[in-house]
Amino acid sequence: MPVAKPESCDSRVIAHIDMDCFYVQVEQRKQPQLRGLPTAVVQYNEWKGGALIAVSYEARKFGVKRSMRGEEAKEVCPQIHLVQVPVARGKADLNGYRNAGSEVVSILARRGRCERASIDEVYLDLTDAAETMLAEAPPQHLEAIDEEALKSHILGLNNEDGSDVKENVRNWIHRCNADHRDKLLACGILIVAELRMQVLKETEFTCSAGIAHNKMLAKLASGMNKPAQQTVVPFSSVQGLLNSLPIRKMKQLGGKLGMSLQIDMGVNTVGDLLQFSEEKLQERYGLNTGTWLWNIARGINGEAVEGRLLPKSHGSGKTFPGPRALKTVSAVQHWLNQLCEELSERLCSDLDQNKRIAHTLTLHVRAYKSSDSDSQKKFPSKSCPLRYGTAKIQEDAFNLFQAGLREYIGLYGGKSEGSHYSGWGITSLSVSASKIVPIPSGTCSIAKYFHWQTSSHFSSIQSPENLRMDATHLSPPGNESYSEVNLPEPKIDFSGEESWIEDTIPGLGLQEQKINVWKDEFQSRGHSLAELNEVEVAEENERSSCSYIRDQDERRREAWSYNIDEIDPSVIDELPTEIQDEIQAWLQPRKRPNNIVKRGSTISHYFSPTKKS
DNA sequence: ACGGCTCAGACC
DNA sequence: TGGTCTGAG
Repeated sequence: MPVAKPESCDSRVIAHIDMDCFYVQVEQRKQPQLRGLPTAVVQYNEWKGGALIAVSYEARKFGVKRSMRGEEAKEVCPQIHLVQVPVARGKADLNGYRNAGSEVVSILARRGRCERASIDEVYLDLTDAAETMLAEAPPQHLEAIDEEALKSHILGLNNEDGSDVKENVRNWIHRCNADHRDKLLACGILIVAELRMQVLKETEFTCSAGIAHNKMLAKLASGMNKPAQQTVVPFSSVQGLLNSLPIRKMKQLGGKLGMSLQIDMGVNTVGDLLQFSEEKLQERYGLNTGTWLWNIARGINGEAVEGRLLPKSHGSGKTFPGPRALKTVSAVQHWLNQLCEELSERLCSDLDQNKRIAHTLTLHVRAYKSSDSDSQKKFPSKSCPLRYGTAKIQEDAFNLFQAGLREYIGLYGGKSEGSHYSGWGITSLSVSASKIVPIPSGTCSIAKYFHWQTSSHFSSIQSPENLRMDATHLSPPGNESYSEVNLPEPKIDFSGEESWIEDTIPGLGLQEQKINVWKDEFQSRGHSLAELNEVEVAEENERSSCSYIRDQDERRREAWSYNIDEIDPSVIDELPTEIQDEIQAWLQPRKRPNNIVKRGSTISHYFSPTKKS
């Protein structure tokens, strides 16, 4: 739900930069022969030609649209070039696009506060740059205005018949009788034009931009003239723009809220909102949203541009629609392992490149239960402290899954069905890492950071009883050990930076106490805690997370050495052939299912929290 | 129960 | 808090 924020400054200059069909541009840079041709990026080519996720403007002229199938696109535009999104570990790999987005951000951040809004969009606060320009080199005194700036669209600037459009723009920029706010926007035009040219020069990507006094209007404007153009919203044209703007075009109003405004309140355009008092809107939609709506009807939007160049979370997910739904814990575990591998890799890059550490691991699952009435019951999301290292992330994610599954199955586990699967299917899995904080470089935030470390470094302890093929075998609620996933972590109270770490702390595991002793030792030798954290993380990282080759081997061994032995072969025979094949592949070169002998004693070794490597 | 895969933010 | 929901591209 949107929330109202007071306007911080009477007249800001905000730009919204939107890359044009970004994924297509990234692919065209890789394959320059595709430039200028109708092109689309598709994922999962095997079914009906895959789904389009980005479409070039040349292809759009033929009526090709996003969310079309590759085959449909070929029908309306036979000459279209379809490029597949890269696949890694059986899923779409968007890293190339993420990295390309970062290239752009690093250029755009040069002139002012920059907020990465998505993989291909950023907001810029150019107020300072514009004020500076106005003071030192105001546009009025510039005889030559850049050609790119002259191509800007200025909302509300009426082009009289026969008049030269560029000349009108030049005049608008040069106007010296304009009020301060428009003069600032004029500076914004020049700055953004320059930035866009810089992006093109350094990355070969084109983008479109909106320039206005707040984020909402800038965002609105950037989409009005694409591709490779920029649009300005002078203060005087705001109300005219909003009055006729369909309510759903407004950011945040494209969903249920916008629909409710339309259906319940008869609001069809943003201007229609003006007839309602702030109180009325608050009464219907709550204080925050009500005020927010009242403001946007008037073109007021105080949201600040956050100075943030990096994402706040990383996620890796995959859907398993319809018949492809996962029906065994083993299949789930296989895919969780893939997703966690990707996540771990990205966390590693983030650590290397940005010196940041994530502290929370979350698992999201979508599932259906065919059995009974509560089939629409949601599979609960679960989270736990994030431990670095691919194998650890995989282990923790799997534990989260089991905890969720037990809740999901609830009391209707259908115990009578024996080893048969009990009627659930997983249609979507995703793991994400959040609470990402920079490794402190100075001493100021050590205490806080250290608190994080101690509460996240060691977490769930698993027992072998949890690792079963079938959910019907899950132990009954109450005495199962994976509830420990959600147990509160022991925390150390730091009263300040000089806080001392005790040698022995009640409630801490042996391992944690050992570490704390080690930390003391380290500190007593004159090192700062910040240094220690870096060392610790670096070591952990080097050992298990970033050495992919060795790690992979190790992980396979680990992941499968405990529960293959527990698979009932009769269960495998009843699975869909696709999954059977998968399992057969995993089992090799281990035993064939027929030869499986019950033998579960090595499990505790693999899940011991003291396990190293 | 095909629109996949990500992200952010608000609410309680 | 953690978990759910909404909304965006």
